[in-house]
Amino acid sequence: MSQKLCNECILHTDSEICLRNQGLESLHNHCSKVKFNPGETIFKENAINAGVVYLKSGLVKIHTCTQAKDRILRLTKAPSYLCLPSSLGASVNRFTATALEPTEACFIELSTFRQLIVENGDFAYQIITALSQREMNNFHVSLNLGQKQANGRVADALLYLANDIYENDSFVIPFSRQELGDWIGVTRESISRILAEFNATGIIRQEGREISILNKELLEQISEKG
DNA sequence: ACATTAACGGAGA
DNA sequence: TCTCCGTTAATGT
Repeated sequence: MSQKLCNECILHTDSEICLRNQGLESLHNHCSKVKFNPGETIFKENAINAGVVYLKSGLVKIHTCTQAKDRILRLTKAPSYLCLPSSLGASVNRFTATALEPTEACFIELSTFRQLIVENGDFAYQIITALSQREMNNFHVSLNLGQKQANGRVADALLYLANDIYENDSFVIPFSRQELGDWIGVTRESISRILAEFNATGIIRQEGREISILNKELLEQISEKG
């Protein structure tokens, strides 16, 4: 991996920042790229932090496996930093990250990342902006789970996958019904029932894990009304 | 309105 | 074979 590639992708940057990082040892000496297949764990909760992880490509779930029940907190799509609050805020991972699709991840030494933040205000600003957006997204998720009924949550999840993850109204759900339930707090039986209901009323077309949203307006209404 | 439980067939290891 | 997955139906809160 060349330094130019790192600067373009990890720093999201322009030549200005590159110039300011002349003093920094080339980034690729502090960075390694790893490929993961679906189902492979990128980092595990209760393990010592391996540093900061940047997602170059792919899709990952952040989840926690304590007390026998899996709980999915969020999906993270590349390009993005993977669960920074867990990496920066604690010496031990508080969550597990598992690839859902073929994924490339770059591991960056924490000291290197810290140096980039300290020396590049605009890079730091980008990070803060990204964290702020996630915070707002968390509010939405909280509202979704707190005051919506199951069909509203399922509708929300489908809209999220279509709008934010795949940017297409037809997509393949990247995990099982069980995991979908773990994500939005609904049992897998209810997921089955609700998807079958949506399918029967013509809101979606469902075939296994393949989903096509046919009536987006109605789906949005269901999501709003809960 | 949902969860829970049970039961079934199918897929995959 | 055993285990996970998706689905349906009956029953309980």
